[in-house]
Amino acid sequence: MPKLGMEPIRKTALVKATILEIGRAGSLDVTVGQIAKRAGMSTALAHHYFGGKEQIFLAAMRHILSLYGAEVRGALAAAKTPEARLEAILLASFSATNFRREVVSAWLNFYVLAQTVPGARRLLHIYQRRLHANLTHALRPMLGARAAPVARALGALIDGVYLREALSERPSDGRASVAMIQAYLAAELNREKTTELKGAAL
Amino acid sequence: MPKLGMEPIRKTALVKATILEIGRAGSLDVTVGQIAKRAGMSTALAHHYFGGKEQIFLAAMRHILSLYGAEVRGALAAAKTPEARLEAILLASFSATNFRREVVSAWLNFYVLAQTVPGARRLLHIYQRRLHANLTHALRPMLGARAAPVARALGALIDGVYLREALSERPSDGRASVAMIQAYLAAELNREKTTELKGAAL
DNA sequence: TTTTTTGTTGATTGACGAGTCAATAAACTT
DNA sequence: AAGTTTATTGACTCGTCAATCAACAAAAAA
Repeated sequence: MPKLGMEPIRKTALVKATILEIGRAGSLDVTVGQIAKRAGMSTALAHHYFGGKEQIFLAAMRHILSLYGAEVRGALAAAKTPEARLEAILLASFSATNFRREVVSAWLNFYVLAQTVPGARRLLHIYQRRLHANLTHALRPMLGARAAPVARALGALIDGVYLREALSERPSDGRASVAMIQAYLAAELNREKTTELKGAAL
Repeated sequence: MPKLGMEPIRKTALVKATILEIGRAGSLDVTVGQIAKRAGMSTALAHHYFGGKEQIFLAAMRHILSLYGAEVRGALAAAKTPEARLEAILLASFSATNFRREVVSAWLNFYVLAQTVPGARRLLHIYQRRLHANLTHALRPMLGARAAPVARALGALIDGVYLREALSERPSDGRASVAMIQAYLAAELNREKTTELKGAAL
């Protein structure tokens, strides 16, 4: 019963199934058979469309990344002030989506993959650069030249907080994480004011 | 030629070989055969002493953790002021040791393992709690009651910076990381002063 | 209508790997 | 000396899995 134009349908089905299976296994120890079964087709077809396991994983990584990117863009679109922009990035980064089992698993395993698979490493750097650009853009009006270094620290802080939250025994929703990071930012902003105050005090 | 008392020798040889193999593979996709071969024995012996692959991995994780713990304790012993204590923790956390291929691989894969293997998760939480305790202890004299929340953020920041540094294309030595984190701390300490200044300004 | 392209799978290949076991041997105990 | 514990391995079992292939079916092109 071959209907034509199946390729994109099959491919997205495989990508989604891959992410779900990675979540179920908690690792990349997932067989093409399991993926294909969940996607409702034979293993041969999975190989037909993707050519191999690694390419399926890379496609899954791209998918996760593009989901996150869309979430950030969506939140960012509605934000007008720099503060709102920052909050939008944080809320998108710590949304419930990103704490779903499969998504956490995908991210952790992508870090592992990024060590050895050049394609995976490239994707990870794309994510990091995009985050850095978004943060710098939001911080510039508040911090001027100091925006870039603060954005670098902030990016690392986001990753670190996510890592801990994702692996904590009782994961709270992301609000506590967002608040914690905003507190850090408050300290950084405070610096500017301190300089002014010191000037006024003299 | 069975000399007695081989058990501890064989076990540590296996643990070290495991870590090296994980570094070589970049993942836990490592066979007992490879580990045993590198450790200079048969696979049967590896199974004899550890009972299974998972227990070998857990022993390796324990080993990495104890190495890190020793490094921190060593650095901490020589530190007398709170500031020195903090710097000791940072220097130990970003020492060259922790950026060796095998060590990075081990950490990344242990994060993955911690999702599904209870023993691994427990070990990870031991690490996190110990780090938090060390940080809180060092921060208390400077920050008083605010030591705990700042220590939580600082712990996450350390993990996040390590993650990025470990996966960056040209890894610098840890000095830049340490400096970045100290800058964050400076902002936090600044807060206290700001409060005082504000009081004085009124 | 023949041919080509696209979709699809069951069956197979070829390889690898975790864990077990029986057997061998040295050292220690009684 | 006989028996027990510890060390050690080669060979084997049983299972899995990625990748390939031949073959079938339907739609589109010629």
